[in-house]
Order: sequence, then structure tokens, then C-alpha cells
Amino acid sequence: MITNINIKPERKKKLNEFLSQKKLKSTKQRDVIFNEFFDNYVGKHITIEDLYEKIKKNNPRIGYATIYRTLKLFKESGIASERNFGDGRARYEPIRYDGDTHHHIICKDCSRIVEFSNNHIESCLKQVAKLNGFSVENYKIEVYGSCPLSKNGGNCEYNENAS
Amino acid sequence: MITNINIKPERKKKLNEFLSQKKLKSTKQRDVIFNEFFDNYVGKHITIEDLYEKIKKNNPRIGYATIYRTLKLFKESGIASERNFGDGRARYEPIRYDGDTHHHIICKDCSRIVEFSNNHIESCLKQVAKLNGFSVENYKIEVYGSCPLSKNGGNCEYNENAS
DNA sequence: ATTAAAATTGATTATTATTATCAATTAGAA
DNA sequence: TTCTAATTGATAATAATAATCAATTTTAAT
Repeated sequence: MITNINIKPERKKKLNEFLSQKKLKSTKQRDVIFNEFFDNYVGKHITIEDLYEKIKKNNPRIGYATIYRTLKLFKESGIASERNFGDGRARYEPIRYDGDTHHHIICKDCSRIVEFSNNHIESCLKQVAKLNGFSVENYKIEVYGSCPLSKNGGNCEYNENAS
Repeated sequence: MITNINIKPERKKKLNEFLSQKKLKSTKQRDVIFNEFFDNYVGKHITIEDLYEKIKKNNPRIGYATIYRTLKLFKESGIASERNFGDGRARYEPIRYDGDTHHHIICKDCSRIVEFSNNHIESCLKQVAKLNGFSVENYKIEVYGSCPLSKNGGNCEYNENAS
């Protein structure tokens, strides 16, 4: 299990470094989105639409396009990563620390997502790539299957972002 | 390397079984698309658009929508698989034999794709899933990096579907 | 604090991949 | 052959994301 204490200041620092390096600006909107994202979605996988709906409750003036642009900015700055689990909409998750490479097991019945890391598998993959002359930048491993609830015959309606 | 002798009849048989089981029909268009797909794109990863353009040369009456529908049919019948490498367009590849689970190393500079299989990695993944109570249906492993040509400083413009 | 330049926002439109619609055609069973 | 259901091709609809642009805001310089 990954400990999860006080990652916000470190991530905020990394974002600010990125902004100043690229001569971009801090704004109220970026702060609001940053806080919402890192307060409530660490370890989760949120879509642009869901994040927009959530933020709209307290900040109805923030536009849809700003959420898109800001999450893209977070991605470029290395504090968020984009995932595509095959339903046609991108999901974003906070990167908890630099070098956090973890992967996902996805229930195809209820979309429940479990995360895992495995150095052994990664070193195997690195070796396979090396044999083919490739240098590795990053991996994406997804395992699709049925989760425990699903197998119990329940209707296993699971929503990791439910409030 | 996977041998590649005469897979068409076996795949055609599987498609026909699917069609008759679902009470669907054989058509000229499906034959044309099947032949093009299995004659020229085994081991490759073709987009709908590229396949449409290729087929149009000899069969200008076949519509775009038919290519979409037919590749979806191939997928459902288990003779093609859909891949998404993150550029927003689905790619299709022929499934050479039942149970062909292989994975991809993708050059982020030139989009060159190398395939690999690895039973050891797969059994590790199955075990990880099992520890989390999941039963596994399928895996998707993608390794992104730089290919040998890319690292040589060349502009490595590679196109696996070039004629 | 003022100002000026550059970046950002929000609203909207555009783009792009994919899917749905539907009248006309075709395949396959009777 | 005939009938029914599936298929086709053309086109419109959908949906996620990106681009546009005038108005606003941030930041650095004064």
C-alpha cells in the first residue's frame, strides 16, 4: 500500500516549477482545480466531465474548457496522468510521487479499479524491450477481468468516485 | 517469431461459424474486406481509414460505414482485435490463432510497433489479479519507448503499412 | 500603484472518430 | 421464385476533445 501523507505541497511545488519554467501564470481557477483534484481524487480516476460537475457546485463560473486545459497542464507538468480504459473518455489521476508507475486491474462488469505495482514484471518488460533494441520510457499494463463482487453474482454496482 | 502459414482458411471457418450461429449473412463486401485484411495485414495494425482507402482502389463501391461494421463483426467473431495506442483512432489486427495473446512495444518517435509474447509475465499478472480476488479475462501490455532507428539519430520515419 | 504585454478564461464553434438512421438492395430459407 | 430479415451506402447524429477569440487577469517593469 502506498502511503499518502501530505503529498499536496510537493505536487504544488512541482506544478509551480513547471509554470515558472514555461512562463505560465498562476490563476484562481488553476488553484481551485488543483485543490479539488488533490483533495478528493488521489488514488482515483476521474473524467473531465465528472470533475467539471463536481467543481461546478462550489465554483459555477469555471468553464468546461478550463478543466480540459488545466488537466492537460497537470499532465504536462508531471503531476497527473491520463488513462484510457477503453470507454472512449480519458480519465485523470494524481501522480503521488515522481516515478510512481503503477498499473490497473479493471472489472469489466462494474468498472471497479484496483491498482498494483510490481518491479519484477517491470524489469521483465524492460528486458524484453532491450532485446528488441528499444529503450523504455513507460509501461501501461491493464488486466481486465471480474472482481470479487461481480463473481458473487451480485450486481456489483461500484463507483469509486461516489460521494 | 510466429509462423504464419495458411491461417486464412481457419479464420474464415471461425468467421462463418459465427455468422451462422448468429443468423447473419455472407456478403460480397465481407469477403472483400476479409481477404484484404488477412492477405495484407496479418501482424500489422491498420486503422479503419487506411483500410478503407486501400479497399477503395479495387472496390470503390464499398462504403466507409461498411468497413466499420465489418471490422466490428470480425472483432465479435474473434478473428480480429482492436487496439488503441493513444492517438485517438482504433487499429485492428488479425488474430492469427485462438488464444493469441501478444503485446506491443511502441516507438513514440516513429510509431514502429514490435510484438512480443511472454508467458512468465502473464502468469505473474494472473497471480497479482488472483491476490486481489479477480479472475482474469485478458491483458493489455504496452511498452512505450524509442526504437533502434530513433536512437541512431535518424529521422526514423517508419510505416508498417507502407506499400 | 500604474501600466503594458502576455497568458488565461469562458463561451462557443470546429474537428474528428465513431455510431445511428433509413430507404434500397441482397442473401438465404421455404 | 418468393418472402423475410439482414445488409449496404449515403448521410446525419453523437460525443469527446481541440481551436477560436474577445474580454479579463496575471505578472513584471516602471
